[in-house]
Amino acid sequence: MAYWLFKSETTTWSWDQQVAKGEAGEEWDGVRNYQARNFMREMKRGDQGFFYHSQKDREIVGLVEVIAEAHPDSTTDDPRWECVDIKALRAMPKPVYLDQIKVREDLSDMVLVKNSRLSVQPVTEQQWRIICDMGGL
DNA sequence: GCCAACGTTGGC
DNA sequence: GCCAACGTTGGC
Repeated sequence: MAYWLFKSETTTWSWDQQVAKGEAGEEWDGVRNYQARNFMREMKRGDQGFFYHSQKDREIVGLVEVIAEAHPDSTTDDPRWECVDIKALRAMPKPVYLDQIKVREDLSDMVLVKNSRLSVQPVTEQQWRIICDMGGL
């Protein structure tokens, strides 16, 4: 199983909105970046990911699961863009802030730190474990 | 609100 | 196919 990180601005799509979708989940649509799209194409059903709030909050707030693999993005007719569906699994008992991540030597290779603009990104199993631990899981 | 970093677009 | 110009993202 692979691990990922999904980034969203609270005002566009928040964790609360994701949770409200329940088991049905929701498309991770609106991505218009090739790198991010390519990562979504690699995702398999059952993969897990972090849900990160960018801009104002800058924190990992919860865990999500991929429930549908890449398919056309319903918000555009442009066949280039695809997306996956994800559902909320659980909230982090303690949110993990970007500040906490940035000071850690063992997380300095995270894409979140090195390429902050990429909205969908891979997370290594080691990074996943460390952050789950920091979040009280 | 600013600006650095990055990605995309389009003229040549 | 290069690269300047431009737009967007997101941390600060």
